[in-house]
This record gives sequence, structure tokens and C-alpha cells, in this order.
Amino acid sequence: MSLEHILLGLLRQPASGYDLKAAIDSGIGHFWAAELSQIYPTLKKLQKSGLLRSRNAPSKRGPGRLVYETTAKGHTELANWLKSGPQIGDARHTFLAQIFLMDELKNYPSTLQFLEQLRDRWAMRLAALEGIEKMWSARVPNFPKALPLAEFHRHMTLRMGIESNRAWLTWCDESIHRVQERIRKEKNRG
Amino acid sequence: MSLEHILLGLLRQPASGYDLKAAIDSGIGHFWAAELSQIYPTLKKLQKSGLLRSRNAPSKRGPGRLVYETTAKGHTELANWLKSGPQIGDARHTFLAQIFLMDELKNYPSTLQFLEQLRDRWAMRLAALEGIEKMWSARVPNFPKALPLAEFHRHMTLRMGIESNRAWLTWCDESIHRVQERIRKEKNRG
DNA sequence: ATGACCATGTAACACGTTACATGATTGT
DNA sequence: ACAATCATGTAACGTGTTACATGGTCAT
Repeated sequence: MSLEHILLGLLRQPASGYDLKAAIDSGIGHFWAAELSQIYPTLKKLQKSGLLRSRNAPSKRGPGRLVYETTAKGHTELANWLKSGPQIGDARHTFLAQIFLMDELKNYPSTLQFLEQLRDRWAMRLAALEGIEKMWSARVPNFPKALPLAEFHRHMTLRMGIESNRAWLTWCDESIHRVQERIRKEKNRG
Repeated sequence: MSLEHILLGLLRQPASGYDLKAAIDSGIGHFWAAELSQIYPTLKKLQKSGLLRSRNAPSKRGPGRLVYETTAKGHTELANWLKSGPQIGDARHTFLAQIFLMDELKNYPSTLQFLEQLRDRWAMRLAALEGIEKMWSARVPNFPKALPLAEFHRHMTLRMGIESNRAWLTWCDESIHRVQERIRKEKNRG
């Protein structure tokens, strides 16, 4: 299970399940998602295996917090996972399946509209990611060369998000252009 | 469920569960995977809902085949799914999580090796996809402009595969370069 | 007082993989 | 004879989402 290792990694700083949900959404949201209902049981399971320990802590508002942190055994497990080589999941891209089958509609304008919706969403995502990088670079002198070890690794994942989003946008624009050409040709023939 | 709609779409040509597994692996393998143990029950479920019908057919070798095809109701359902807009799944990229946490190893050579493994796998995938396009273009005169409706849509998904793989490779090379620079700097300082 | 946020959890369901079971045919 | 391929299926398990349950605090 990858979520186990992700929690293990994020918990090198003590945090509660609620904190981890926020850290995932804000920090790695562009390539990972997790719900609280999955996080809480996973933390308990990790503690049972001796990879995490927890303590109760008060909260300013709301109920008491359960703060977890990684044990020595947890560090070992995390290191082994990182050394085990890249886990390239079979990414399922539902929207590609939709395009693959979209000839069913026998109608170029439907395809066009679909691609434009895709482009809009990706343009927004790309702008968000570029914004994050811009703010980061404003904060750190000699960015990104001067980034310390941990930030350097985090920055690589941000760059990956930006670069793939850019490629997808380019592909969208190309595809939109090709569809528009076909619509034009049909008109001239009809 | 997306697999339901994918089977529905592929079944505009009659086929057995076994055939569909082969069609998925060879046709959309670069963005979708499915096991026979998932395909068979899904087909039964679709038939029960009236979106597919089946008939028995003999086989040259092995047991009898169950050949399915889409009903009118199935076509309607498929069209509705295609018109419902792009489904952008929260793609989970485990390898990005690994990089994000890899500062744990406190060791640039580990990161370097990881990135090189990623690059090698993507280089192979890219070569495979480009090979498919090359063979396709050799077979069809005036490729890709002359492609008919269905093939045009399939070609767009192939292009997406090629373009994102290329972007990932570029990102890999960039990242490898950045890590190597850091290793060099450490040596000079040490 | 109403809604947003803090904070933890359970239950039911949906989706997907791995392992197992069965058995015929074809090529080496 | 042995392995690969054809062909269908079940069972157990792992992973992830949605809905539900509970209740305190803070700002408007």
C-alpha cells in the first residue's frame, strides 16, 4: 500500500490525521488524494505494526488530537520502500478512454467541446502550479539551486506537474486544431 | 464505473470476454488495464442491465465462447457517458510520492539511480508508442489527415501517449542533470 | 443562530488484483 | 511430453469513496 508509506514519510514531522489530510491536499494534491476515512484506519494499522507511535494532545478548538510520529522501525520501512525502485502504477486515464470511443457520437463538434473542456481544466491547474513555483522562487534567493535537500526533492515533483500539464495543454491545442480542420473540410464538401 | 463503459464501447464489434482483454491490452494498454477476472463479471452485470446481449459460439480450440454485443439501450448509455464531459481521475503517481519523500535517504546517488530507472522505462514505452505510429503511417496514405472518424479519435489518444511520455523523459533528463550538478558541488566542497 | 472549521471515527459499497480451478487444442 | 494459448469463471483480499455519526469552537 502506498498510502502507508506516504503517511510514514510525512510523519517525520509529528502530526495528527487531520493535519496529514491537509498536508496531502496542499503539498502533493497534484499527484495524490486521500480521504480522512482512509487515513485514520491506516494510521492505526501502522501503529499496530510498530512503525508509528502516538500521543494525545489538546486542541484549541474541537476534540483532543491524536499526534503520530515515525519510529525507528518506521524509518527503516520507509527507506526500504524508497530503495525498492520506482513504482509506476498503471495510470488509468478515463478521459482518454472517452476520446478513444468518441467516434460513437459521429459528430466532430462534440469532440471539440470535450477537448475544450479538458484544455480549460488543465490551463487552470497549470496556472495554479506555476503560481506555487513563482511564490516559492520569490521567497528563496538563488532559487532553485540553493534549495536544501528536502525542498529540492519537493521541487522536482512540482516541475513534473508543471511539465506534464504543459504537454497536455499542447496536445489539447493540437487536437483542437485538427478537429477544427476536419469540421471546415466537412462544410466545404457538404 | 469506467470499465463498464469501455466494454460497452469496444463491443460495438461483437466479442468475447477473452477477445476484449486482448483488445484492451493491445489497443488502450498505455492508459488502461483490466484483468479477465474483472471483465467476466462486468459483462454479466451489463447483460443483466440490458445494455449487452450474448450468444454461444463454438471455438476452434478450447471451450465454447460467449460472444457479447451492445444493445440499443447500451448505445444510449455509452453516448450519455461520452456527452457527460471529461472524467479527469485523480491520477495517483506513486513514483512522484517516492521522489517527494526521497530526501529521507539523504543521498543524491540514490535519487540519481531512481531517476535513471524511470528514464529507461519511459524511453522504452516511448519507443514502443512511436513504433506503433510509424507502422500506422506507413500503412495509411496521407496519414494522419486521411484517417476516418474512428481511427482519427484513436490516433489522438496515441499522440497523447507519445507527447506525455516525451515530456516525462525531458523532465527526467533535466532532473538527472540537476542531481549530477549537486553531486559535483558536494565533491568540490568535501 | 448559522455556517465554517476542528477533530475523530464507523459502515457500506465500489473497484481492482492475485490466486485458484478447470479443461481443450496446438505447436515444438 | 511439455509449454503456450484458448476460454470461462470463483474466492479472497486490498484499496479507496461516500455516507453517516458525534460534538466542540469561532466568526458573522
